[in-house]
Amino acid sequence: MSLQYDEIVRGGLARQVADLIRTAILEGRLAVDERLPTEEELARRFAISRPTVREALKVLAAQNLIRSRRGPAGGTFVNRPDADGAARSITDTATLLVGMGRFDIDEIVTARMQTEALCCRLAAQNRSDADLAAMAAEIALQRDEALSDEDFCASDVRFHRAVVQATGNGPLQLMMHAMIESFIPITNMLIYRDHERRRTVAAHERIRAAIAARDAETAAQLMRDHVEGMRALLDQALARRNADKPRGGTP
Amino acid sequence: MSLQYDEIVRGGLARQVADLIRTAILEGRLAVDERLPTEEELARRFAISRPTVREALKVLAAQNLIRSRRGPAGGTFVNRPDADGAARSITDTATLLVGMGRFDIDEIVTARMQTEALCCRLAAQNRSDADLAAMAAEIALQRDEALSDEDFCASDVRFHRAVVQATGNGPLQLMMHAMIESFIPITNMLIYRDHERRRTVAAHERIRAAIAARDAETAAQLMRDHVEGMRALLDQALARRNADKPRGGTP
DNA sequence: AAACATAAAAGGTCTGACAAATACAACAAT
DNA sequence: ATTGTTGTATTTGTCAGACCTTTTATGTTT
Repeated sequence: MSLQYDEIVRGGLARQVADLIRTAILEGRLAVDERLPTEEELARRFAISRPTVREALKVLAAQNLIRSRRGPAGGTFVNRPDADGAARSITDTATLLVGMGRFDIDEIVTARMQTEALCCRLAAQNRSDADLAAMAAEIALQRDEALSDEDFCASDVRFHRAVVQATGNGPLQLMMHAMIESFIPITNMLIYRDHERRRTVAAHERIRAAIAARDAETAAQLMRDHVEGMRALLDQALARRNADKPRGGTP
Repeated sequence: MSLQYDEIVRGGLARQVADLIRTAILEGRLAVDERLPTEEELARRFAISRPTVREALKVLAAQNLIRSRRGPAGGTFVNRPDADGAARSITDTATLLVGMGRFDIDEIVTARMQTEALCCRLAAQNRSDADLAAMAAEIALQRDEALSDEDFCASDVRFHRAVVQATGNGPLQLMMHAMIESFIPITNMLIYRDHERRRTVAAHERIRAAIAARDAETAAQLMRDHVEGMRALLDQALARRNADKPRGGTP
């Protein structure tokens, strides 16, 4: 006859309260930028202590759902979910997985090759002049032979992001930025020699030209070839690394 | 002359400590499943109070970096980053953005259409017999006319997930699961009538057959058509909804 | 050997207080 | 009259110490 009122609550008080508030936010019962009651008031309403309220709020703050400020006009406010913050959060998660070696290099390269080719197709359809200019700017930068390896890699990332940006598709940008950024720690293992730099820049320029000409299939094929070339470089780099440290995992 | 020693530390003590521990985990200085000192011990080492330590740990727990257990053999442990947890985290973030109406329905449909077509191609190349069986199982379920709308939608999601699964590509699965799941609240607005259900199931079956036959291009084209059909249904549903509530946003 | 009771360890919570930041009002000086 | 200063109230941030709850190890009893 017991309706199992126990065991339907999972976790401690802090977690329960955090879940309650999170649900309220997600269901729109708490509007964006709305101010929550003070911590003391929350403690009284939930009949728990203030430290427990604070633990709950810290959890929500860690998930970018709320923010807190001190002072008379301070308090706790509901955050507006913004694409940038979400992208950062997703990128962090993906970077962690990649960094811990939960994915094969090979499948990452495949995923990037295919998805970026797709972005090329959409970019060829939807690119604006500003998008083309952004790509051209990075290409110009990459032609500077005095550029450090770090800066070259950074510019490479920005070029690929510019291609994604040119698709004009928000959800796609969200996912692709995470995919590209999470790959950085791995591409940073590469050392681009002059020869490879020239090849890379030439590939970028061909891709930009195809996108400018709205030639979707050529752009996609060029991107596939470009990333496939990176796979070869990565294999060499990994081979060198394994030669140095024969039994090295991915520490 | 002041070297600006202030203002280089952002946030309170709890945040600083959380950042320290997070960095230690991400850099591998704390191994997976390693046990951290007790909260009391941490408080002593950082020269802060236990409540503050707990706030820091709550933040890390919210990010799935650590877990805590009570008891003599309990304590705080470093979590192994798993794909499932990451997928859930990414899905939550994406769902929030979609739910708050930060994306157009149209661009979401486009993104899904293109990326799922891509998955179809890869699935046709890499699918195992188990993958095909999973798709067939959902199709069989969807043929049951007694299925509730809820269950039909759930099975629809599982079918699309099965296609993604068949690509065998981890990073792609991670991104696509988020894309598919975040779309659920929107597809749930649809009410499938018998006619539309039969069309949907027929499309699923054609896609499965093409993947089984390893016919990548046909499978991709079928998926594009299938999702494009959903766009039409969604437009109708949105039109109906706007007719009911002429000035309704996306609450 | 198995079942049960006991104690210790660790996270979870509570209470009450003080510290620090900040908006706003009142006031003083130019 | 405008500007700078000071005070004050409010709210989050931190602290200290205590007690509660859960979990496990240990030892006792049958």
